[in-house]
Amino acid sequence: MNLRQLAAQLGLSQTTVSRALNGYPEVSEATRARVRGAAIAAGYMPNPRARGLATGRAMAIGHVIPTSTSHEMMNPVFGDFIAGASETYLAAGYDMTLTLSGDADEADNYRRLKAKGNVDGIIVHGPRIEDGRIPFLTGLGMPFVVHGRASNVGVPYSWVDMNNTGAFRRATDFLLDLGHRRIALLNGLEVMDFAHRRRTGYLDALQARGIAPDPALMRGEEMTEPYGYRAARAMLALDAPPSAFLVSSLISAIGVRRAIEQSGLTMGRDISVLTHDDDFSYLSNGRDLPLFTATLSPVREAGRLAAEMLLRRVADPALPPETRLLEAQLILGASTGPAPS
Amino acid sequence: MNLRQLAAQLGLSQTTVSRALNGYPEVSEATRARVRGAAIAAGYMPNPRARGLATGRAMAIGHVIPTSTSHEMMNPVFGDFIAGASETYLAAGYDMTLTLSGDADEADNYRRLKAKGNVDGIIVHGPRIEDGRIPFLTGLGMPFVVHGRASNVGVPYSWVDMNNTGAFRRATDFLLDLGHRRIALLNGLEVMDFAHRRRTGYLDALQARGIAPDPALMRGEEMTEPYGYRAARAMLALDAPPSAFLVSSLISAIGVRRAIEQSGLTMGRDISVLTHDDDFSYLSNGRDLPLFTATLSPVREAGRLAAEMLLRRVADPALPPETRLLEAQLILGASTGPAPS
DNA sequence: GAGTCGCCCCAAAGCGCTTTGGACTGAGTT
DNA sequence: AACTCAGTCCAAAGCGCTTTGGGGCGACTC
Repeated sequence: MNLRQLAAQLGLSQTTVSRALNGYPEVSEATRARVRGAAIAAGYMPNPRARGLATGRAMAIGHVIPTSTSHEMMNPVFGDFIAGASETYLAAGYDMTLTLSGDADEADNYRRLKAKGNVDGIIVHGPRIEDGRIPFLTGLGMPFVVHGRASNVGVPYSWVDMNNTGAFRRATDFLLDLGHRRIALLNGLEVMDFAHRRRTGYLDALQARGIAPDPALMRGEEMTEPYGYRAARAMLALDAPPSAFLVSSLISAIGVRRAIEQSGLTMGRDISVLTHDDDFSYLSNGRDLPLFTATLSPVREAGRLAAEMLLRRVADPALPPETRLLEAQLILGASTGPAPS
Repeated sequence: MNLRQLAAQLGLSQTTVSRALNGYPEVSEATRARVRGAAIAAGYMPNPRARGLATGRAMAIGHVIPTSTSHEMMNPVFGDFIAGASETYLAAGYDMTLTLSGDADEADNYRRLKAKGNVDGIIVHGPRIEDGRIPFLTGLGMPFVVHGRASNVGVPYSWVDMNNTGAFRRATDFLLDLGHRRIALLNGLEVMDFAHRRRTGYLDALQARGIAPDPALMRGEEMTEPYGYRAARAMLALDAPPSAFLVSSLISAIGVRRAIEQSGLTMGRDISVLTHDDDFSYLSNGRDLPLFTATLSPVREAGRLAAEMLLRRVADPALPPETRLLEAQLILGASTGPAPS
């Protein structure tokens, strides 16, 4: 069933039917009602390709996910982020298309997306420090919003991010207040901007108390469970082991915990662990009784906000860049305690 | 840059340029080379909407993900599955679109997808027992492949699944061979077909040894970490606690482990744990030294296979349904041992 | 009663591509 | 010399929609 058939069936022109359906004022409410009725009765849906051709709009948003920065890893943040974004798209009648990109052809991917023209805007995932994609996309002239930020990018751009520096400064302060002096940082890959910022927050807090950071206590890798395990295991075996771990992901924190317990120590008593928690739907830290003390920042919410922001920019590309900084909450759990003396 | 401009620039007709680019034999190889050269020089990409309008094909595959069967949970399997599928799509020039559906409007979602016509085929995620979507989609006449299966569906259909029944029968047998008699099953939601099959495998194995299943040792919920924790905790507090846990997901198994250790027991010695492992990229069970004994079935591989199968069906919708059953490997880890006497 | 103005509606021109149905060569056949 | 035929190319229709630029008509003004 297409427009022409529907129009014929109603004894109206295609123009009128189209206008009735799209809410134009040139059509009487009576006709509009009649048209609407017939449309749903016939199960009519306008063909989005034809509509897109005519309007120049695709009614779709593209998400480009680097298949992680180094390996074959699928970023676990991604699932919940798009779950949030998708609510927004659904309400606005937008579709969502996915492109996984294996790093190499990054810029090319975006160029192709633009040339094909089947998305109206792009969400950029996993920004790195000085991420070249951002000036590139600005030059491309396609609306985009970054989930996260990139440092040292000359141009202004739109982003939704959490306050990584602030959260990790506060988390480190919290551990320092508990008397910890040797605090390990198990960060994400530090080419990733969020990891870079977290490290900055951590270093700031140490410096403010005059504590020199120990390179042996700082790592930055992809935030898997095994990474947390191995790193913690190695650090606990040092001559001067840390008394606390600051971890960038709940997933890695689970590995840290495994290492701690395997060493015959008790988390929260012998060794403290404070982790960032992206609030994945399947990996709750416990609502009533959180296992880990954590900096909490729901990634799903970030997805919703980023999608809304992008849709605004698609509607009016001339809008000045918009930014949104989310503050993480510091949630008290059972994994932290005073430094043992 | 569009076809017309490119044709004008080359002094050829649109027809010829189109045919040259699409590999039709009616054009000389010399012209074809010239056209190709000009196209890439100009950065020309055919507009997929226009092409879709003309051909009736969308060159896109739709993935419909029920936002879990009950809650707001995003299925963690999904990320790695599409990472696998996306390789296939990329190579074939297909795009991937995502629709998260909140259960309620399931059928409607598919109908809309069909009516809009911007996908050529659909991957169905998270099939439930007697899933109504399957006969519905068969009726719709849109190619689809199910990731998983649905029991008691009258019609034949295409699927890629792992042998859930076999894997859990074997896993249960393995635990029985170690002398365990009270084996708990922490399953996924049992309206989900995969969970139903796993339970069948578990019950089969028990029955074969004449052991009556104990309802107090069987649960089926969404496979989060807290679920594993709470369920294990409750069961360990029973008068007759289990000596082994059979768990449907590594994520929940992590929770089980937490409960075991919190009870002052040692996993692998006092209590055995055997889990299914979907081989998420961020949650490795350890390659060299697996923590958990597990039935392993890479979900990424399943994604690739399902996508390939779907693309075949899109190319030739008359193809008889195709199915692919993957066997899980049983990986020995440190989490299992003989039943304590 | 002529002119003006809203209100409804329509015909037709695109949007950028593919594909049908030829047309025009020059070489090979008879 | 007329005919066929493969090899190249083209004009134009059509995919299903939106949107421009009117057109008709009753209700107001003056």
